[in-house]
Amino acid sequence: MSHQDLQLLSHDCGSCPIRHRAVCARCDADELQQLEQIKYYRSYQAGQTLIWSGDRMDFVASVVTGIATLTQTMEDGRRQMVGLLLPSDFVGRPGRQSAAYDVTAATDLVMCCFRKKPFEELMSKTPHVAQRLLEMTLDELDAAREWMLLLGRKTAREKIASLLSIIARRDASLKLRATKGVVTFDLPLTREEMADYLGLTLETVSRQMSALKRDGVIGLEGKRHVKVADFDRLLEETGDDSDGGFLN
Amino acid sequence: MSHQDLQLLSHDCGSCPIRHRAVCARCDADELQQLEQIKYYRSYQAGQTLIWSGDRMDFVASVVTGIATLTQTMEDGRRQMVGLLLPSDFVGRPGRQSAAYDVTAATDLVMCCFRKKPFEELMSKTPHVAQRLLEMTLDELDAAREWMLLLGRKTAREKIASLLSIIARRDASLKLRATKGVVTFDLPLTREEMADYLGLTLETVSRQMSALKRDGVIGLEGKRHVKVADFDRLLEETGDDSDGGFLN
DNA sequence: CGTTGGGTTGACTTCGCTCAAGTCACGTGG
DNA sequence: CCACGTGACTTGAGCGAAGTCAACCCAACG
Repeated sequence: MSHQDLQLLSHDCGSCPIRHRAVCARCDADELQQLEQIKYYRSYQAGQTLIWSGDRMDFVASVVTGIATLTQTMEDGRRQMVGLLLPSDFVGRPGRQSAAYDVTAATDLVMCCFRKKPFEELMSKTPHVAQRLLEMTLDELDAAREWMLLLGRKTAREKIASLLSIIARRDASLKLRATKGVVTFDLPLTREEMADYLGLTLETVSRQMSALKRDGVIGLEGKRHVKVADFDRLLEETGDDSDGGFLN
Repeated sequence: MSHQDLQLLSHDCGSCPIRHRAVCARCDADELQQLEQIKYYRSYQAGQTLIWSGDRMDFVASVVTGIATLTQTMEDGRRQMVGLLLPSDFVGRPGRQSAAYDVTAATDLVMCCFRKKPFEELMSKTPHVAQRLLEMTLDELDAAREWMLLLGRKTAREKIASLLSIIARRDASLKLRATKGVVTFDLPLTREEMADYLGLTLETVSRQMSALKRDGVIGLEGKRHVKVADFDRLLEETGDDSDGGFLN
């Protein structure tokens, strides 16, 4: 890890863009101050692998800006993405000393890191961090289960449509735009990363992207910029229940 | 829900078989007593669906004995299992009012249920339940990610071998037998349930079971009883890293 | 202006799915 | 006891969706 990667200037938590969504969301002023003590920022460039599976981990972290991926690799090289981390998502597991997955920057990335030991102590002493982490972990588990349905039972076309709608939705939620009318967004993933997400080959991803374009479901400007004229049409292609039953 | 299904006699938590592994594992005497106040047992027969996705849920619960499954179903009937719940596993999500998945008894089943409202209050007032639930949820998330690798990248044969080794391992951990020498166990799932777990059809499951038998990896007595002479051989067939790197 | 990395497309193969028939163990009623 | 139905499972034949291998495009970059 070179020194250029370290940004030692910590921003004030009060002005943090993920303040209200990250592990620290429920913290009071006092807890926040304790977190300030043990936090530091780190930046990575797109493509960089921050953590290798099996590495000793002496910190946990939140994604501040950018996108990271969690992947598992088999000996023969087959790869499966098992997590897509967006701003406010949490990396690392309190109480575990080595990483279980590779963590890679899909885009340029800024992380807010906490030294693990003091973070664990803080967690055991004050309830708000642990409470929030539980919520976030339960959300991730739900997302993982949706993902399992996708991997186990959806066709290639449905997989692509699902991924596009997931990215569109999250993109909208970051930018607070409604998903009505024409939706446009940039793919933060290469075709190969999309394939690793979906349990496909990159050729199949490419073919199905072309097919969705040919059928007028999506428009493509360049390889990465996607235009969705009729979002409901895209949703139909996902195979999911049309009345996207959002529970709580 | 008929009256025969209710077993109103609560056992003492002290003699509970899952006392040291369930959400209540970290509880002190006082917390345990509070839990006793709000708990009740319920039994179900194999095949019964306890909860339908979308149902209002006024309780959360632990599996005491038996096995339950979580499944998702698409409109056209495609099904994917997304959770396999063993004794001590937790069902339901505090803070959510409706179920996200179908929950079905794979075998006869006894659940220790807690009324949701008081359980949530207990969670917010005392730390030990929430702490334990966080641990358990993180474990489930790890399991879900293994499962995603299986669904996305493994061959049918590897999927079957993986499932068999998972069941063998868990069976051993319940019975405290070492996984050395000849391992034998009963499949708690039908071929169709195995298929729903693995993202396959039941025909493919059946064919691959026959193939593993033909190749001497497993022995079958009847349809459900499995005999594994060489467990390492089975592990090779899973496609996983041979040095089953168990982290913590 | 050649190289490189990401992406597309085509030809062919193959693994797992579909559809269909058949086996086996078990229970039930005549 | 036997005939019958039933449900879980097995096996075969044929097919098709996605994988493999290979050629090619194109934009960026040194």
